[in-house]
Amino acid sequence: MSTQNKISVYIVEDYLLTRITYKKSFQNYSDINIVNDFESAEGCINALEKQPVDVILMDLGLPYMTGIEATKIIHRKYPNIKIIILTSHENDDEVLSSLASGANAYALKDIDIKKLYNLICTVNEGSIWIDPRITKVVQKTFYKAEPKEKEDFHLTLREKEVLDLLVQGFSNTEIADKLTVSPCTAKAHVCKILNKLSVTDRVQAAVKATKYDL
Amino acid sequence: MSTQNKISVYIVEDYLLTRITYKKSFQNYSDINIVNDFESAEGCINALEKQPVDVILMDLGLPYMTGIEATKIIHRKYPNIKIIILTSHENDDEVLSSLASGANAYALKDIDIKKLYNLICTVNEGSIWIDPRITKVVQKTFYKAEPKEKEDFHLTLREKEVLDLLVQGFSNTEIADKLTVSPCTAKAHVCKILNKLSVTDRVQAAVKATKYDL
DNA sequence: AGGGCTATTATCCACTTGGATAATAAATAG
DNA sequence: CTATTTATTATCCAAGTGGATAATAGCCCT
Repeated sequence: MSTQNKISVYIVEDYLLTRITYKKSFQNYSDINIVNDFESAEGCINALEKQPVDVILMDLGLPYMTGIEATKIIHRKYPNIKIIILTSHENDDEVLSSLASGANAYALKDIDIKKLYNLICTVNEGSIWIDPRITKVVQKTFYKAEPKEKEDFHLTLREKEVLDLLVQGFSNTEIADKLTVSPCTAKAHVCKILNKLSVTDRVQAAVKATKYDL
Repeated sequence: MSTQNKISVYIVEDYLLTRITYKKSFQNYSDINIVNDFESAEGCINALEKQPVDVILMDLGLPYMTGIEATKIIHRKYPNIKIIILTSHENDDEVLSSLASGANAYALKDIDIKKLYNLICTVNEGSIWIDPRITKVVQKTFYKAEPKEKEDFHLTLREKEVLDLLVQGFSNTEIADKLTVSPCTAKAHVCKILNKLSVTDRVQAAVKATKYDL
């Protein structure tokens, strides 16, 4: 990412004092170069056009555009720029939205400077890092998103086709039309599907198919 | 976690040479104490009963019990033990399963010792860390898991109740029974739900409800 | 060649469904 | 106090649904 030795950094933070504090703190770290700091996301996004950086420290609660929206935009336009969310917000939704927007790290503001320095180095290499205090939400997300052990209901290819149409809300007749078979055939397929999925009606079949991603 | 100064570590890795290499490498790091190493997950799990550690380096491809299963078991039994998956596997499902199992980090084996040392310190504090080469999968997961902007279909409380039963596959009559109202009432609710969700039948309503988590 | 699975088609029947339409009472909001 | 919304009930009707049961043809494997 960085062609020089120094890691170039922008700070986006609406509170002046905080910006100054960070800037001063990093004067002791020779390989961190705080190129500029902004009180709004818009300012930062404009500046990136002329001078991209390696890493951005991004607050969440900003005037006008939020840190999450900004992260989304910057990540889309400059996929190589690493964004560290640096905030006091511990709201679960904000954590997840931030990471979904492409941030590489989520840190709470009381992080000490040495750790923040290490964090900047870490994300500059492309890693993802999550503050100890918010790992639970993140792990819960991983748990929910875990590739399910794809329960196998032994549906045939044809049945999967039918189930797919069923889930889209088509009636047996419509399914038959789409597959150019007789309505009786479609109906027979549906009946077999209901049996195989151990449900008694197509609504439950559709829900089960959606849940298990069949 | 660690009451002493040193971070205590177990290594689980079926290849003897690799274990030896790691052990030797960490002799230079005074605050890392490789307490023991195991060629199988079972050995590690047994040892934990007598002597827990702060951090475990866990391979994935192990004989008998896989690293993922072991991680799941250890994380459940000792939530404070931090597990670093250290493997050559770059398979997306294994990455996600590992993190879902409670691992705090996923690193690829060619990581250099200094970084691995930093990583051990980082996860010992409770952070989550993801290797740069597998961030894409993880970010994609965050993106998919992002709290959807909860499209609002202006369903009334009663309608949500009805929709809930509908999704479970109950017929209008059954819904009416459950809510102790007349079948006509249940039917009227369903009709209104279909209109509000802009769908023409209950299957689509159920699917939409499931997708949008109504 | 024969056994098992799949896809296809079919019929009967009681029950369910969705659309259209509307009336009433209760609660809520302005 | 009045307008709006919600919950309740109802009816008609054409269409769709699910269960049970079964026959036929094609395919793959042994």
